[in-house]
Amino acid sequence: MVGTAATAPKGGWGTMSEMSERFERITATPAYRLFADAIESEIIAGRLRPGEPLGTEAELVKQFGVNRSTVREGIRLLEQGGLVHRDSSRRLSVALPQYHHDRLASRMSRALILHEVTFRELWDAAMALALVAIDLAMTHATAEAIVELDANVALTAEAAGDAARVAELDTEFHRLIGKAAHNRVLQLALEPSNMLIFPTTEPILTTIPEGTGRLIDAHRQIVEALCRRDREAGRLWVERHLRDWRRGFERTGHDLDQPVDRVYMQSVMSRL
Amino acid sequence: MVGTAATAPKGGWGTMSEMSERFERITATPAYRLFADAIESEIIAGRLRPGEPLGTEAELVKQFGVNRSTVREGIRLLEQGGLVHRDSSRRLSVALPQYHHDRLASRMSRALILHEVTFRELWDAAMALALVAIDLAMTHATAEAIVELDANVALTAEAAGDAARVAELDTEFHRLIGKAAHNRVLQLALEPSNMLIFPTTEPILTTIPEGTGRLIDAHRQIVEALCRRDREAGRLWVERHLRDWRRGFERTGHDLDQPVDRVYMQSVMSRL
DNA sequence: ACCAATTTGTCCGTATGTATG
DNA sequence: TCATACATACGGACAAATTGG
Repeated sequence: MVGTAATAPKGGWGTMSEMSERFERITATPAYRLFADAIESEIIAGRLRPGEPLGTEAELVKQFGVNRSTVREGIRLLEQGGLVHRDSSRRLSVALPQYHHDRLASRMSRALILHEVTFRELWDAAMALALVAIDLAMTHATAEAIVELDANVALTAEAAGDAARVAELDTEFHRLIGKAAHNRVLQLALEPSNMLIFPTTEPILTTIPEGTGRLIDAHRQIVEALCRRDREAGRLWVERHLRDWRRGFERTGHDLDQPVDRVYMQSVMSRL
Repeated sequence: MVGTAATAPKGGWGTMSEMSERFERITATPAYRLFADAIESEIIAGRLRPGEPLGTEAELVKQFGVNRSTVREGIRLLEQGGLVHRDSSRRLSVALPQYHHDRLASRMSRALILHEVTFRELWDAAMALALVAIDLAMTHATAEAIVELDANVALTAEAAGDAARVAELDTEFHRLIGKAAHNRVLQLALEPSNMLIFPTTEPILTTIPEGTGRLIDAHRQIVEALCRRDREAGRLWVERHLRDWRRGFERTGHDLDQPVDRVYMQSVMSRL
């Protein structure tokens, strides 16, 4: 049961409606939130496991003793939080929140955009984080991870004429470096800078097509360094690659100290 | 207007109910989501600015031509996303999502917990990120930032007997280092590792009280290094500090390769 | 500090399209 | 194919809390 909901009378029951019987502490938090919190606790505690069905709305209504609308509002919270997910048939099931490809990375990026972070901040962080990533990848990269990176480089070489596709593969490349580091905390930390920086590669490469060759070369060198476990070469090429991006960004008439553009990024993010 | 919602008939209107007049493309996305997306777009595009009131539910019902329940479900999405916020009087207003102190950091941490990241992953990432942070702080720290850090160290010294308080201040210390780096992308990246690692300081210090002195000393040395812009000393003491945590963690009988504990972390996170 | 109007939280009943068996 | 179950959406209602005179 959610709070004192089960004993509530027909019409709305609010903060002070329980005083008659005892000094039950006031509610203050709405029922839909109590409901969502209850489900969330079950999930985090592991009593509800990812993939398990959550039951129908009608069942939840009965179990928690609240109205359908209340349940639905609570479900929206869980849904947006990534803890609950509707499969093909719109049935509810417990999901484990994916930080990539999913909403979480978008939320982080959006927060940064709304806070008007500058490209300089973004670049500083991206550089530092990319160096951390390549460093960890040097010690933890598996053969499969390197194969994935290789495949990405090959695809990029094929798509050399298509700036949009190259930019997309570039973003993916840096995500794969994070994956190769086999550290999910770092992966999560990388997402926002990757999501915000590398999509700008498209307009840059459209203006400066020569850049594509340098990009592909840098990616190739990074993968080779990873293959040889050559720390120094890895760091060197990552630095060079990101400096290239910065030079391209400035050469296309942008200012590093301008905030990340809302409208452009909106289109990038909605593409997901 | 949300999609074709305004022209919808009384009862539910679904995928195929528009065929009579024209081949308007099917909706597929529910109205509450269309509504939320519409508001979200307005906010990201900057046409709705943080702090602005969003209007009452009744007004939104009229403007979008949907039912109040639909509006309320959409509001839950925006609310959980941190884009909309109810002030003291429960009125809706546009908010800018705070990545610290707010839900976003919790969401990230929760995702990591549910993915059962190990303390080793956490520690590897925390170490690398802390070194990045101290490095950026060396170049960007202002006098105010150092004052804040100093105050934190002083408070920690006062609270030396209280393990819980020290752990809390320790978490805050590392947050302040991120703040001193003046890079919000990095701050965001630091949040999950800070939120998950440093609360474990409490049980460690409870078991090994002698650790408190080393912790305070390390913090003090880090601040002094920052004051002198001594990069090497800064890195050295950050490394030492984190190695101390690790040693304490292992000495209290924990295994670095165990996943971050769900139940303990749940209590830590709900404390916010 | 009281009262009236507004607004939110919650509940009820119903209709419709769709997925499942 | 058809029947049933379920999610989506609608309308209307009332209690409690907040606001403004």
